[in-house]
Amino acid sequence: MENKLSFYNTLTRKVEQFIPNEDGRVSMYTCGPTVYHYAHIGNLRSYIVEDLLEKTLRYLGYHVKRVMNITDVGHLSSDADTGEDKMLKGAKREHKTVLEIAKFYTDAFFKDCQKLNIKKPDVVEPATNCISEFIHMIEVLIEKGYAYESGGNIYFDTAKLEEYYVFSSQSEKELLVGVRDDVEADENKKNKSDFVLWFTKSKFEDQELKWESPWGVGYPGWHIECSCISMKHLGESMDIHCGGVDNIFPHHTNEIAQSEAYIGHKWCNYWFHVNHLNDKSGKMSKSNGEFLTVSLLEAKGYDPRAYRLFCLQSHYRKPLEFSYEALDNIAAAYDKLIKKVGMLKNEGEICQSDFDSYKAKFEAALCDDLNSAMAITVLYDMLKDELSDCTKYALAKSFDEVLSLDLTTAYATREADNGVDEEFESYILTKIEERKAAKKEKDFAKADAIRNELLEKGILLEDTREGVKWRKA
RNA sequence: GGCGACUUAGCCAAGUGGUAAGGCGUGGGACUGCAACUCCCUGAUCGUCGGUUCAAAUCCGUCAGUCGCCUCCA
Repeated sequence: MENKLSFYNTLTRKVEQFIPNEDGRVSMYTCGPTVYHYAHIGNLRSYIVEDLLEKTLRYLGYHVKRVMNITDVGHLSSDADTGEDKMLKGAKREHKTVLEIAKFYTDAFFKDCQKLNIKKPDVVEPATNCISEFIHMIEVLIEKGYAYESGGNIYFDTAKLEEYYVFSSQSEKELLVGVRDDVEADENKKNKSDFVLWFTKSKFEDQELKWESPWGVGYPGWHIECSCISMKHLGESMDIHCGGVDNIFPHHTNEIAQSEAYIGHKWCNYWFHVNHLNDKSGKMSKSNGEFLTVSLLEAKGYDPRAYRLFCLQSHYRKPLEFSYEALDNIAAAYDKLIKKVGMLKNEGEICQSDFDSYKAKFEAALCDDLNSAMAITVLYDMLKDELSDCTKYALAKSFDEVLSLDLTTAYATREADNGVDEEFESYILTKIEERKAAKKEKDFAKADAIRNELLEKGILLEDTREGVKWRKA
């Protein structure tokens, strides 16, 4: 098939035409969440954009197989032996077991994804499911001379590689690892850039999850899981590996090191990275500033899909700054947009040439390094154009396969779900009738009084062209 | 200290050599008993200073500001 899509490949530092290994088929891997806490909306920006990439590929006609891991073990807050395990930290915080924590936050993650219309990947695999695969890969790495034992742990020997810093233009001499003050050196490492494949000696003895291994009872390092899980489901070559920009180093760098050392050839051709969501003070994180979750946005009255639109109207490679002012902006835009689409009458015959022409424009925007902002402009242009309602409706529905904003259904769903009980609803309807009568009598004082009375009870009346409508204020 | 990114109207944001998309908001208008909704109209010469070019937001350099990475992070 025709390969029209181009996007930025971190490996070559260029926007490149995407050509999969196998014509028409795409294997795609996403670094999933570490399930020790709720995801914040910054984490979710990556998953929204990766969802956009996956859906764009499908829209263009590719068959996509997408795999995501769930990190439920081995993710330390530092790669040295001193860091605390994130999962354990979460378990202590909530007085639960690590497995309970993992299950709870995995479920929470996918609930958030669902609210943001992020499709669940075809394969979702927790790290703890694949311990035997990890052990096998480490054994092979030791056998091939890429890994060594030191101080009870197994390390990857980065000095054995011709090129380790594959994503960086800096020379290795320039890149002084560990220059940051808060990084503690691990004395067991031969080289500063070496990383742990398997822990048996840990400074925290109460690690809950441990497994037998040829090197003693212990647990895997963080990086090994993505290499193993991707190969388990996608084989020894894959097309696209995704993640947030912060994964470029060390996580993805280490994945490439161990994977290509293991298989002995090029592993993944395209590396797709999403930039961060920031707030005024910088990168959003769980420990810095307000902990913004999907549920928090909902509690404040925002539709999660408005946040999706917020992400889509910016470019994935640009930092995006979050503010409530910006979110208010986009929430208003989203409400107007779904109303506009929701009012279209889906009747009559679609004009195929109009349909094809706008669909081509929409695809062209996405194929140009996933320019979703431009794709949304195509949507607005299309809605403003002199097309038949049903053609517009069909186009909106088609675009929504990628945008996933529930364009054609959200308005009707909101109208139907007014969130009040039957008794209150019949009361409202009675009042509306009373007001209608008052208006007919030109008794506007009474009509306004009724409207105000309902407003005090949290109900807003509007005289639209389609008749009187009411909603929660 | 090293490396990198970004800087476009009140806000978000597209645009990668030919004289600034789109959205939200604002203001004005139509409609409406009023309000809301809806519709129409409405705004910037692109951080600074230089350079290249017939032509630059777009290329090069400079300065400034913001942010990121350099073994926790999506």
